[in-house]
Order: sequence, then structure tokens, then C-alpha cells
Amino acid sequence: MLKTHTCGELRAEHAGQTVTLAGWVNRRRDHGGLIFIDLRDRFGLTQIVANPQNEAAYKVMSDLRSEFVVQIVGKARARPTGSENPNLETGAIEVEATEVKVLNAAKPTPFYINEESNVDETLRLKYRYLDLRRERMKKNLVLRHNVTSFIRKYLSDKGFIEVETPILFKTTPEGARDYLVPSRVHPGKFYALPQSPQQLKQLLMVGGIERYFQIARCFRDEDQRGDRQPEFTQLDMEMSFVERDDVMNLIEGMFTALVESVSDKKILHKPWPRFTYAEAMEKYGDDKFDIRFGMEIQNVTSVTKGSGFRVFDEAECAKAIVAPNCASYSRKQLDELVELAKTMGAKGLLWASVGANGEVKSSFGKNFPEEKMKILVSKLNTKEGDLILLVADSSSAAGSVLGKLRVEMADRLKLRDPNVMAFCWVIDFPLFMWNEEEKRWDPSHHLFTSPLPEDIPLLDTEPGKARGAQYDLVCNNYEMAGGSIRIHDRKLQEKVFQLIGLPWEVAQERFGHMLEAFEYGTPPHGGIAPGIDRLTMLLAGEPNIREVIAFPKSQQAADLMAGAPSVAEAHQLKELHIRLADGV
RNA sequence: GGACCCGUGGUGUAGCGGUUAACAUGCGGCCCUGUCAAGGCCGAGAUCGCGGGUUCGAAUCCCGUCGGGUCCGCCA
Repeated sequence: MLKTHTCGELRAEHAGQTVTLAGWVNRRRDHGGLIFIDLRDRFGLTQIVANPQNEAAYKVMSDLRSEFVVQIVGKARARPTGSENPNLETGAIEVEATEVKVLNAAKPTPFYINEESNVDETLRLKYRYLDLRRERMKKNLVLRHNVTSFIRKYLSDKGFIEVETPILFKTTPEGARDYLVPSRVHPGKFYALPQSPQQLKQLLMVGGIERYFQIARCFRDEDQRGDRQPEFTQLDMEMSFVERDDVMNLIEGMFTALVESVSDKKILHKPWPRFTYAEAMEKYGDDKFDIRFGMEIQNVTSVTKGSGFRVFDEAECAKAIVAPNCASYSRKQLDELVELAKTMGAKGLLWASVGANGEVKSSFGKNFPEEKMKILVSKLNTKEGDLILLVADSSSAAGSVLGKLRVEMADRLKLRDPNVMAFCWVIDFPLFMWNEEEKRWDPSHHLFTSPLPEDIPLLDTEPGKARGAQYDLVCNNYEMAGGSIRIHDRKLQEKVFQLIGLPWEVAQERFGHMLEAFEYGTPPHGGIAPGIDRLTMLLAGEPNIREVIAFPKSQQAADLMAGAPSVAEAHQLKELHIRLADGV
């Protein structure tokens, strides 16, 4: 080792010892006659001092600059009384350098390593290896490690084993868009990178593993968001001989212990509330939502129907949220809110503000009977200072807009406490969603999700009413995990394939191995897959998952550091039997 | 595929129709023995992402383009 101690290690009791430290020059303070540097490594900062009496060390120290990598031999000693630094873990002590060796010099860096200033993200991503030296990224990667190592220990203690599954697998076009990898050995054929190890973990259950987990990389070639990267990490897990509550209880226990162990975030409700999908859509307009605040969506169709106002009368329904203390919004702010609602997919947004003595100002008062307005205001339980926001549309469209608006208003009102984790479950999803364009049923989760046992007969009569044995974990407006009890019966699986319009031959080609496996003694099984990036992001209080990924991709799915993706050489393409289209 | 925001010395910002393009920090030099965002003095460093247009005049207005970000679509 090139060092005897880390830079975060020395304390008063080390005084008198000769130590060797190595790390980066975090900061240099040159007093002419006396030079200080703060030496940094991953574990902390230690002040090094050079005295002109030590001529050789002093000379090298005076040439040091930020981010030089140096090795320093010296004597640890208590700092002179009054010059201790209480803000530094090692602040009681300093190392008087006797030998200083530059291991590698450094040019001035393109941005500051030693302070927490905003830096353009293009630069951070291009020089990610420098960005990783900064406190923010270092802290986040340590946290991420703590998350995964907690999970590994917790699940191992519960009898789970970690099993790796292939990255080169088979395309499943019915999911997200696949990343394809051309085969050299099989001209014209392609592997796909897994969107998740779904089939493989089920086959591990057929293989008798019973309790499996994996910190698994998943790949989806879809457009990016702050919480979505083309490759991301799931805690993928699966258990045999379980029912829905077994999986949910395990996750609830593990996540509660995890959050309390690796962070100081508070969990809002224990045990976690459960919502049916229908309740969630009614109250929050979305299957992911935030329960750290109220402002639930209320259906006011019974008041607005038959008012003579066309916007209300012609819409399937009208829904509203009540934003407290927003009645003072100016006309300009309200207009901006209307525009915002339109970007969220609304045809329009109506507002009404409640002033002193119940006086109501609104954008639609001219067209809406006064007595109806009174009923509306009282039905919504408003008080002075409230701003009512209404959307008249189809039930799902109105809910969707107000669900987004609800979160936006809560942000403005600072009702979303970042120190609180509001976990909740969503259950009783419909097994299928009707796809109007294709005139067929689409699985609302994935095609291996089992119906609830009591709803299996509905598959023959009213498939739209069948509920899936699915459970989603929601936290602070993010979908944190999705899971289900799976189908383990060939007949049932074939029926689902049939309902979603998968021709027999296609089902056989794509999923024949699954169907066949179900004929060789498949245990009932189920699992779940929490997103590690999103969880870590929330625990770190970060606004996007790039901050908890060492080398993330840009919104255009590019690696700005290495310059991926990049062109392949002609001989590589030839070996892969690939010819580029004209104009590419 | 669509909407919106951003791009000015190395970095972070100001300037928003006429400025010698400002400030902080970093960088280089000199001074300085107890600092810890050390301090003081001096200096270098930007054709304002790129291309076109409007104008007597463009960092500033318009169009296009590139890069980054946010959102909609998409994400079984």
C-alpha cells in the first residue's frame, strides 16, 4: 500500500506517529513561509503542513496544485491550540510533511472538484471521472452501495440466493422496444438484451430455486425521462409457493428496515396503505401518485351536469382539486396554469377562487348558475383562500390532468417533504386494458401475470373485469416496484395468449419454452422487481436517477464521456451480416 | 414524433438593440509562518454553441441547426 492511513482516519491519539498518506490535493493555502494543503481521498480530508525547515518537502509542496495526486510521509501531531478545525473529522490533528512525492500531476480541471457549485451537465457527463470525485456523486455511490449490500444481506438471511441470468437473450416484441444484438454465428438472427429477467426468473422457479434474487441490469430502448435510463437496475426477485401477501409483506419488511438503516428518511405510514387500482385512479388520477399531501381529486359531475354550460354538459364528467391559499393567484398566473394543464393533455382548465365571505371569482361564472356555484363550493368543502381547479373531459383524461396538476400545486405549496417516504401499495389492477386501436386486450402488467383465482372464470365471460394478482409499490409519485403472482399452468397461459391476440404459432415460437416448462411440475410462484435507481434517488434526495448512476447516458441515450454509440467498422458489420440502409 | 427551457473568459453568472462585454472564482506572477472558501498586489484569459437573416449597428430580435435538460407520446 502507498498509504498507512486514509485521509479520514487520523485523530488526536495518532499524535507522534509517523504516517504515510496518499490522495488528491483538495486545496492549497500558501502563506509563503508556511504551506497547508488539504489532502483528500474517498474517506476524508487531512491537513498537511510544510515548514521551510524541511527544505525538500517544502519545495515540492509549493509546486502542488489542485487535484495533483501525491504521497506524503510525515509526523501526525496535534494542531496548535486554537487552530483546530471542528468542521473536519480529522480537525484535531495535522501531518507535518517530511517527504512529498507527486504521483501524478493534474491540469486545472474543467470544473471545481472541491465545491458544491452548479456545473453544466454536459461537462459533468463528459468528465464523469472528475465529477465522481465530487462530494455529491461520492455520497450517492456510497449510498447506493449501502442499499444493495443491505438487500443482499437481508435476502440471503431469508434464504434467497443470488443467481445471474443472461444478458444475451431472446427478443420479446410485446414489451418495450428491445435492444438487439446481431449474431455473427447465426446470420440474420439477433439476441435481445433483457427488459427484465422475467422469463428467466420464472424458469428458475421451475428449476426449484424457490427463492431467487438478482441486482439485475435491465435494458429498454424507449425515450428517456429523469427517472428512466436505457439501462437501469432492478432488484429482481421471485419466490415459489407464495401468495400475493407473502411477497408484499416481505418487501414491506425489507424496505422499512432498509430505509431506516441507510438513511434518516421517515416512512409516512406503517403499515403501508393499500389502494385498489380503481381507488387510486379516482383519487389521484394515476397509478403512481404522492400521498404526502391531500388535495385529492373529487368528482363533481353531479353538480356540473345540466348547468347549461356547454363545457360541462358535453363532457363525460367533471373533476376538481382544491389548492389551498392559491386564491390570490393573479390573472397571469391563472392563465399560465391553464397553459400548463394543456401541456398535461387537458383541453382546458377552469378555475374558481374563494374569497372573503364566500365570494367566488371564476373563469366560468358567466356561464354557470350562481346557485350551482354555491353547491360546488360547499361540496368541495372549500374555505377562504382556496383555488378550485376543474377539468371537464372523459373520466380518465380529467383524472390524468388533475393528478399531474395536483403534484404541481403541491410542489408550489411545498407540501412534498423530501425527508418523508410515503410508500403505498396498489392492488387489484385490471388484468387487461382494452386497446382500441388494435381492437384487442393488452396485458396491463405483463402476459405472465395470473388473474386473481376468483376472477379466472371471468376470462371466458368478461375479460375486462378480471383483476390481476398484481401489486405495484408507489412512493412519492414514483412507481418503485411492480410484481405479480404468475401463471404456472399451461392452459391458463395459453388462454391469456389467446385473449391478447397472440396467434398460436407466434406464442409457440416466442414462449414455447415457457409453455413446455409449465408441463414439468411448476410450483405456484410470484415476485416483484423494485427499481434500485429510483429508490436510491429518493433516499439521496436527488431529482433524477443520473445522479445515482456512475456513468449515465444523456437524454439522447448517448455516453458523452466515451462517445457511445459510435460507428462500427466495415469488417465488423460484414462479420455480422449487416448492411446499413442508404443514407445512414 | 411533438411542446418548452438553457448555451457569454477554464468554471458559475450579469448584460437582453449601440458597453472598452461586467462580476466572482479559477489560472499565471510577486508578497506573506497558523490557515482551513487564507489574505494582499499585479496580470493573462470571451469574435457571447454553430449557420443564416433583420438592422446604419446583434451576445441581445427572427429563422435554422447542434448539444444539454424538463414534459407529452412511448415505457408489456
